[in-house]
Amino acid sequence: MVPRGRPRDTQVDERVLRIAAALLLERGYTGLSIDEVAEQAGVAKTTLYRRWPAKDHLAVAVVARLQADDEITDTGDIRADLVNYLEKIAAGLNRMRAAGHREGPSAGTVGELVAAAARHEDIGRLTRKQYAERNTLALALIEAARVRGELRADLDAEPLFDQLAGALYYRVMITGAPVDRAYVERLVSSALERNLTCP
Amino acid sequence: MVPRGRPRDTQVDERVLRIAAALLLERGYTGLSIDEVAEQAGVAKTTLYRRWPAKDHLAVAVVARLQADDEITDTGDIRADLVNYLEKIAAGLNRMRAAGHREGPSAGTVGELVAAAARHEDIGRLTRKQYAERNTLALALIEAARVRGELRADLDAEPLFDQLAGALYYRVMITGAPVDRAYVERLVSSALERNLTCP
DNA sequence: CCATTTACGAAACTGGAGTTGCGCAATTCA
DNA sequence: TGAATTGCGCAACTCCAGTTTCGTAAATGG
Repeated sequence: MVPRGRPRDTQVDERVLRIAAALLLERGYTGLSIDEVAEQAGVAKTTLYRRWPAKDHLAVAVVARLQADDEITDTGDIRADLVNYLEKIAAGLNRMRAAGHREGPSAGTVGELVAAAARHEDIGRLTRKQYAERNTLALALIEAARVRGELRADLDAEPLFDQLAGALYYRVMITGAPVDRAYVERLVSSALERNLTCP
Repeated sequence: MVPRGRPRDTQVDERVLRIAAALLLERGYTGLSIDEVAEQAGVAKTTLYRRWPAKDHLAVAVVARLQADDEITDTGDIRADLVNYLEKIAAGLNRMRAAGHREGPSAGTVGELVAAAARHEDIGRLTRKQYAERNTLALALIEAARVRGELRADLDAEPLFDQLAGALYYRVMITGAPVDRAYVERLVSSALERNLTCP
């Protein structure tokens, strides 16, 4: 069925998301101003609010788009695959800067996004679903490694991935400690090497 | 040295913190309104702002007070000690409810607190210091267990505690999965039992 | 062509955090 | 006692995210 009234300007979505992403990454969550996005995109605020009912929705849409290319791959080497995937998550976390702290931690923006998901039930459902999918894929990766004998037969996969992903978020948001490649490898070693089957 | 002018009403701090804690736990971060706290405490807003320069500072002070009695103890049984301590952390995380979601996750408030710490450099310094202390104590606990032979000699303690604490925060904030006693025990088992020295 | 439907833009409005100015109260020091 | 200092309450103010209203534009269907 063909939609009735005046069609939406399809260029607006793309342009707004691009501008919003730039603002979010450069200046953090509070630096993402609806007025400024509207002005830079050359549209009225109402046009933005028709597409995203609140600033929170726009911000989440921006982040979802940035995360879209975080792929998980199974090469048969569980250690390398985990390091690779956790690196992508870490890179995503490190990309966001807090407003006025270009060198600083991305903690603020990540925290704001968590808060946004809690403020709006629809965002919460959406993001939880996305993270559930990610979780399912990661658990399948671990499970496959367990089945083919790379990991202990009685391994409990769920808390294992919670620990890996959680350690990254914990450092970024809570302790402010760096999350670089060296740490990711150390983390995977700590969590995994002693889970490997013994020769 | 004796302070000069009119002394502060010491009852105000106590009363405000109690009221603010009730509001924060019941209605979440956004439900914590400065105007409402001032009204319920029977003081003017300026009196609050003289003590806490922003709502963020007040909220952080409330949480710090709630966490003050999270003690870490070393009984010589590393597994029990970790379960015990992580239970306290989990209880603190579970106490906070998001505004309008009494049954819901505490994710929102925790996220707001993270964001608050990022917004103000002074809060960030303070909370990072507090978490660094907590981290030091936990690492000492693990280290002691390692030295006395409960844990593997070549254990890397830092990522281990990141994993344990991180898994709790990750579930509360990101996936929304429950964090109850059963999970904490499962988590410690997953992270620790295979770190124990072999007989 | 004309009624209907939906999109758009401009501007005014709302609500809450945070700020400021001012008069008064309480305390110290000379 | 009196000047200086600091706390308090009241009220008006700024600022900005978000909302609402209304007039206009672009499309469809009869």
